[in-house]
Amino acid sequence: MPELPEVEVVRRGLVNWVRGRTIISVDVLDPRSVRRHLLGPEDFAGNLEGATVLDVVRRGKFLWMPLVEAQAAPASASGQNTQPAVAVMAHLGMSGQLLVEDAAEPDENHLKVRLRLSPSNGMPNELRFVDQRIFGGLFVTSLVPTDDGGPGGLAEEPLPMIAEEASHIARDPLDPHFSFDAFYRRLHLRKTGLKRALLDQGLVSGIGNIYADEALWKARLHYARPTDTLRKAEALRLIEAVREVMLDALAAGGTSFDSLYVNVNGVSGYFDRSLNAYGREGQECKRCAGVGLVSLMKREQFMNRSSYTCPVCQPRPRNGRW
DNA sequence: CATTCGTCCTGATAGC
DNA sequence: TGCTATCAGGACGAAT
Repeated sequence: MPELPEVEVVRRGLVNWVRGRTIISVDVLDPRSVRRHLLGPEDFAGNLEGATVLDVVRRGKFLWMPLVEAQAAPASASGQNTQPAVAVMAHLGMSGQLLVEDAAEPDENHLKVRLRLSPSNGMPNELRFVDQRIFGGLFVTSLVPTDDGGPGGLAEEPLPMIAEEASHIARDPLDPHFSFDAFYRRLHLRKTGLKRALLDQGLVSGIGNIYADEALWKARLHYARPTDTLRKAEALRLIEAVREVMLDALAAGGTSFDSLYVNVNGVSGYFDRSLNAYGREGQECKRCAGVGLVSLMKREQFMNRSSYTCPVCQPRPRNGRW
């Protein structure tokens, strides 16, 4: 399940393989993977073919590659670099992968879209989008100016533009432009549960179900805690916990940047790590065990998904008692 | 306006 | 053995 660290690993890996390369041709093998491109698969392919990839940029879990048309590339006549107008957007959803591979490699079982790239120093010349469950997809989006410092998302050279389809996504807690004060102000105004807020990509981005549970556990907060009762120190503790969990995962997933396969399999990178909360139903809470208490992790349905908590160190809030 | 809910998908697994 | 039911969950648009 790709969350921010997994998507960032993909971005870092991908940029080395595709920056500066031209898309020669496009095969859409399953139109459902481009359903967010409303003008259809042919239009999608037409937008990409002949265009050159300038960069790989991320905002939250959205990843995009700004494109320049081949004709527009020699912009030296004006002495200015042509600003890219469009980008190809990728969202991995639940099971999406972006793989850089040689054309001789057999098609993956769930290969959905193939981009053939211009030859470059013997690098593999296909970028493939593989997606078993089709929650993810590719589509073309326009680029619009940002008000400040670019898209963020740890991009190495942020452009002062953001993909329109990602412009409603908030900055993530690792983004240098993330504002804790702005986050806390908005959080405090909400009338909802804490985990629901954490998963709202318009409030703070990059957090999915697994990291939400891990961060809440680390901060000793319950998922149903009303957001308008959260004190500033608690919110700060939570954001710090999110950062720590994400940085740990990033470090764990960042070992295969130079692999031929861009590692986008969040599961493989993640589940090797020791989880403190997610998936630990019935097992002892690692923190309580350390202080001599016995507390078994609990699994509950919340928002149609599983939430894992320790009943001792993450007590459920009592009505109106905050 | 903010918030919540239903929908999109497939494969692994449990239960009969 | 082979069938069906259940579960996993990110993001969007509809409903409240």
